[in-house]
Amino acid sequence: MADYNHRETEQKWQRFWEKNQTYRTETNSQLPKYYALDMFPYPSGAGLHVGHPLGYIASDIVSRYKRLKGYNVLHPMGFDSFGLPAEQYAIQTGQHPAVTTEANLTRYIEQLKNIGFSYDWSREVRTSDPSYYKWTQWVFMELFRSWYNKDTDRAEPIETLTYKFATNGTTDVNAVCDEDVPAFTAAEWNVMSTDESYEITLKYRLTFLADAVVNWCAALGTVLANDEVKDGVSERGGYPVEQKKMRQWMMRITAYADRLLTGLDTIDWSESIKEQQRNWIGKSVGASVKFPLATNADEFIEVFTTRVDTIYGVTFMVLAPEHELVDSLTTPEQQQAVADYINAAKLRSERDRMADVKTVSGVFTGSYCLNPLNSEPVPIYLADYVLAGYGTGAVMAVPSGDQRDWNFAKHFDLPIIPISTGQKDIDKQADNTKEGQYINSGIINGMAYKEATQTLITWLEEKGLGKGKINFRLRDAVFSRQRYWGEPVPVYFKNDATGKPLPYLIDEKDLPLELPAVDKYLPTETGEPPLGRAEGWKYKEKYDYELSTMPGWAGSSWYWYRYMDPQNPDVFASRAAIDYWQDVDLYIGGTEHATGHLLYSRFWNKFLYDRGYVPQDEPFKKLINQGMIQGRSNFVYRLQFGLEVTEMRPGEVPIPIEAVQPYFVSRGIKDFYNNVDSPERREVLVNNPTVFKKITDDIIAANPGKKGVPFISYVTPLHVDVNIVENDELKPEVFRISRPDLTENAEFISEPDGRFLVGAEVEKMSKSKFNVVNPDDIVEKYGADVLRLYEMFLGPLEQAKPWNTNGIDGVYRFIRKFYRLFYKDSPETGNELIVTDETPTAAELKILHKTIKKAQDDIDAFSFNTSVSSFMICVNELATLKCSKRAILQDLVLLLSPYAPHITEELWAALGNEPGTVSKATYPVFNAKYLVEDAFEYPIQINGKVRTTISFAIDRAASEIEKEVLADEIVQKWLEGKAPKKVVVVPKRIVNVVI
RNA sequence: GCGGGCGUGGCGAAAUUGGUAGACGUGCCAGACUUAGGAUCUGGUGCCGCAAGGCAUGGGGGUUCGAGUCCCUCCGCCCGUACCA
Repeated sequence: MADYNHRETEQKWQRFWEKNQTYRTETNSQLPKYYALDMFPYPSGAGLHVGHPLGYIASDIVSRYKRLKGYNVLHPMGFDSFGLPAEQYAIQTGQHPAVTTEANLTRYIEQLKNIGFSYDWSREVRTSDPSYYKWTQWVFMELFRSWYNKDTDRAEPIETLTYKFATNGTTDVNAVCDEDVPAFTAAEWNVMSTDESYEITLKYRLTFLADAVVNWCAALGTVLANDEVKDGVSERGGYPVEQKKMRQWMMRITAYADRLLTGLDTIDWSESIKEQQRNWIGKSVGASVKFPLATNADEFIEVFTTRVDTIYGVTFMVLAPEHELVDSLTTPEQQQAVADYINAAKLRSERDRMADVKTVSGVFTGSYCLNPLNSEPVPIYLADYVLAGYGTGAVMAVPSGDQRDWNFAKHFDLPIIPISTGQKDIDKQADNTKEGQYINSGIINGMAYKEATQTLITWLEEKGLGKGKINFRLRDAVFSRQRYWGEPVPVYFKNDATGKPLPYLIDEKDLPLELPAVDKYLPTETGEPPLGRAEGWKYKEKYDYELSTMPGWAGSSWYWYRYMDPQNPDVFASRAAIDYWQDVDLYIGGTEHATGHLLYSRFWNKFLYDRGYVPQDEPFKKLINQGMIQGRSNFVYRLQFGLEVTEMRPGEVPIPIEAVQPYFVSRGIKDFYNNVDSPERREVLVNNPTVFKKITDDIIAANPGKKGVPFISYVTPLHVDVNIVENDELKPEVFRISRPDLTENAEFISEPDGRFLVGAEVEKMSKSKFNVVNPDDIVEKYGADVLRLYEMFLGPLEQAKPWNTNGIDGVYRFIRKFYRLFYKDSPETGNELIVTDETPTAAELKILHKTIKKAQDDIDAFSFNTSVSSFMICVNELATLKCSKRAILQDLVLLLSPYAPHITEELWAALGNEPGTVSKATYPVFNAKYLVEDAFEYPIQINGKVRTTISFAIDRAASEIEKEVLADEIVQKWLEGKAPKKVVVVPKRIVNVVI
């Protein structure tokens, strides 16, 4: 029979959509807007695998659904096309990254188009396109031209700052700025030279140059942001990363720390991502306290603590080895010990340090400071458990209240002072309780936690020895990368009167500052970034250009606005477009961007909002994280051989030997071979003439001069390409063709039934594991509609799940079954349309409306897997009723069209609608009357008390009296535990039951 | 350690507010048709039992007429994060 031909149909409609620009979206529309966005991909050389489209399919279904529901939907796609891999490839091959990227892009687009997404491709953006990164550079400039006013709690143009300086000096400036800003009067400001005043503003701007301790990755030749470093090595490539002080462009994301935190409460994101961002921002409320030095009470060590209430329990002080006071605090006697410790700490890599958190290490400096509360001397130690980068790099140690301090105190035999009646067993471990009253605690003795904390902070503030303080873990973002393939930073340097170079923005008319050609993609001989090789930049003859480029996250931190107005040459997006599209209603992407892209995007968005460029404070209203689709790797088991010496002593190891040819063994029997100690196995191996005689003979022949009994010592699993395995069965002939290197002369030992089985394991999908499944192959074999339905059917969208094709035939069958509701095979004409114009029965309408309800509810709840199930049920039931009525099928086509756009477009046209318009139709309206004719809810009283209600439906045909009787029967059955399940309800009367 | 999530048949998984647990799909068993196929269709399929019936949502306890769902507790798995003072 002539089945549905997915290849022909899908290609036909994809061409149609492209030619007719079916999914082109207009901005000037009276319809309500809906913006469904996918995290745009980096076009890697490997192409898409079946995991990538998962989220894209979900957002495409929502987009198509919303269109049918009457929304004007913006559903674009683009590419984050700057990035390290293309540059690494350029270094190796000399090929320009733009060329590599272009080739990858072509393949990505082709693969995406194969799946039938309803993207408006005319809105495609690429971050590496000069017409795009012109605006990335512009945002950088705007940040440079802004400062953060803490009083108004927003970013403002730098002119409002200089106005304040000119009128009142620094007195009423409350800004997020560098630590070392000088105080001055308006009069002083007004007589400063241009250079002098400009230099002061540099300390306030939201992008600024700073000597920062950065993550320097020598192998990549660049610095990395905190979120690009994982476990002490670079996220890309896994190269070692060291801490190094360098002059870098930075962004004051810390100015937004609080708003980034509170904004999380206003958006519909998964709790886990929000929590990750909260931890990353790491707000802690506490106090900073100054401990005067014992030798010089005018100098202090400042600490940050969240538990100022424990201050009377301080018995020592710990500084980070990098702390600036270390040299001056170290006494001559301790000089050597301290130097040794610092050296040892430097040698320990970040990794080692994290690996052994248990070991206590530290060294005494020989100096003391004084507890500001009771003037007790406090010995000062160094230890690398204190981090230079957090707080002040110094902690007040309270061994009775903090486990690390406790461990340290035990190790160095320091006193442990109990400070609260709430503390238990502090000779065994620290107790950080906030319960109880304070003891041994001077001015707070007898108080409880809250009062004590307040009392202490007030006291410290009065004495100028401390204050309440909020500390964040979030650091300012390093914005320079010493790489080629990124946006050039639009800055040049000009010396001031003293010969000091000051950064200036290039003229905005010169944007985009295009990436210049270079002869090599490596640093210059003098160690400058690759851009140092460029010739002929406009300002270059007079001044120095900034040679670093922007980090990968720059281009992706505002891209959703460019889709709104992608070709605009004058602004990043027109006011009209932004006012219409506002923000992203649905954003779908992976969790890996939790503390990178998703945080930086919120930061830039808030900045653009402050400066009045965008109307919403948060860019992504709802975020869904699709789960990763893992690969399911297959393994063949190769026998490994040993030679057991004839008289082997206990404990002696068999000598490994090579067989003349590889032997592969099927999964079901591999354990038999793998069990080295099994005497039966050895028996078989040595004596079984049919299979193993040949092996042993071969081995003996291949190992002349070695005496002993050859045996199979174990089996080694080897990855085998999943694409040549079907249902865990491997055809040896196919394997031979695919991997001649492994299988030359190989023997295969199959199951007793003759099949050769392979093992399987779930792993991340990757080329090296031979478990990559290309969506193109699935599309070719089953069709894009089946791929889309199947990926949705696989399980809940947000859950990680392995790819397996076990169920794909079921979906394939469903598509054909659906098709057969419309067509029957006719020997003369091929397929003959069998749709009739008969009036549907109540039963048929019930099936349809049940499905409409379910499909709507499921899309609204993003549970696409169950809605696919409901389509299957619907088609099965209609097939059983042999229902091919237009009134039913037309609506079913619409319900299915978001999921399976190709076949539904085909059938939509076959039903006599204008070809290519299924996406412009109106979604069927659900009507509950077809589901339940009459519904009742009966509150039940048991022993006189209302316990619950029972709900059920009764056929409309029943009379009022019949309903009463039926209700009684149902209640009776319910009491017997046999009540029918179901449904909906209106309170009507109370049934009294006495038990 | 801390934070987030999860635990249901051979497998992927369903189960609105607590209301016949296992929908749907796979797999397996039986049958029909057959141009013999990995097509199509029908029936069966949580476990024990011939059956009646009993037992079942990681283990234990609780609330309730009723618990996969709510509460307590223990066990296990996944993800994120980590000396953050």
